[in-house]
Amino acid sequence: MQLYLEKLKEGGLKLTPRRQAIIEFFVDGKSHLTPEEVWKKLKKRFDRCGLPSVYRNLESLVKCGILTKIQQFDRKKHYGLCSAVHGDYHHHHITCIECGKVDEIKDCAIGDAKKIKGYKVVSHFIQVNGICADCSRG
Amino acid sequence: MQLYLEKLKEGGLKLTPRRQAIIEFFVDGKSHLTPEEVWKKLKKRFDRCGLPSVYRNLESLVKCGILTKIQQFDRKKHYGLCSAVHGDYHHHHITCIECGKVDEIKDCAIGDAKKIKGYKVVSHFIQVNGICADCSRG
DNA sequence: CCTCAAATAGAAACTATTTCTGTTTATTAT
DNA sequence: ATAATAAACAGAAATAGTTTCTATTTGAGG
Repeated sequence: MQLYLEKLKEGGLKLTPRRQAIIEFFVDGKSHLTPEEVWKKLKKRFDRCGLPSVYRNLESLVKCGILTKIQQFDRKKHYGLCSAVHGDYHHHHITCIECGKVDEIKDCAIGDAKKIKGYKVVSHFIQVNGICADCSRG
Repeated sequence: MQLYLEKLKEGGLKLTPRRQAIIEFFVDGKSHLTPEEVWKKLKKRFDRCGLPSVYRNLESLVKCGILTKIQQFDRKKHYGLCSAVHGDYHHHHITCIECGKVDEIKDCAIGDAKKIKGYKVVSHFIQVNGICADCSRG
């Protein structure tokens, strides 16, 4: 947790109670959350809190490297704790479709390929969906 | 073109003028399009045409294997002609961020991996964005 | 403690998508 | 050909997720 708060400061972001709470949700839950889910949790702790702040905060936390965006096939945004917070290495994510847990995948076929099929590769995105060991047992 | 019309029939879908037109847009343009872009093109040919039909048709065309969804990082849906229309083999897509052209990638690191990191792999998605040879030259 | 930029709430706007209802149209079987 | 019928359709309206705006509050540095 302390690590994340330092990351916040490094990114020039203030340490507000709401931001701390949001980070805690991700640290404790070890899962990915949508802005609305974050908002619901936040409302339990704070009498007054607005959804727009949640959106802004999630984006800020992505920018300073604490969270990562997870692309799903619905219209909602998804965010997860970036487990690569200790170093900025290349990785992707595997998400449990049952419980929402997010893990990282270090092996990447695209890696630092500069060219594929004549294309100059600019960016790439890999998302794996599965069922984690815990949920499989259940 | 004929190939696609057969695919439509195979999928149990009617051969309507609007569907033919939509397929043509993709075949001729060789690029990915959003529902709204398709709608704009459609309106030039048909006096009356509704956006909801466009959405429905694009989804139908995905289901019968003519189009494929392309995940971008905006809120819009993107569709592209599935170049694997001749066979239903496993592949992903590379998209030119300049002109929107879509090519397929046959090599896939995830492939038919059953397990990754203890997760039972259910599905995966790879999207590569780049600049194609034509656009690089320009 | 004072200042001030950053963060915030709440309302309202916006945008992409979906749902609904009644009408039209392409296919299939006569 | 033509009638029957299930699918496709238009257009209006609703919805959902996100963003913008404005005025107020708050945290961090002096």
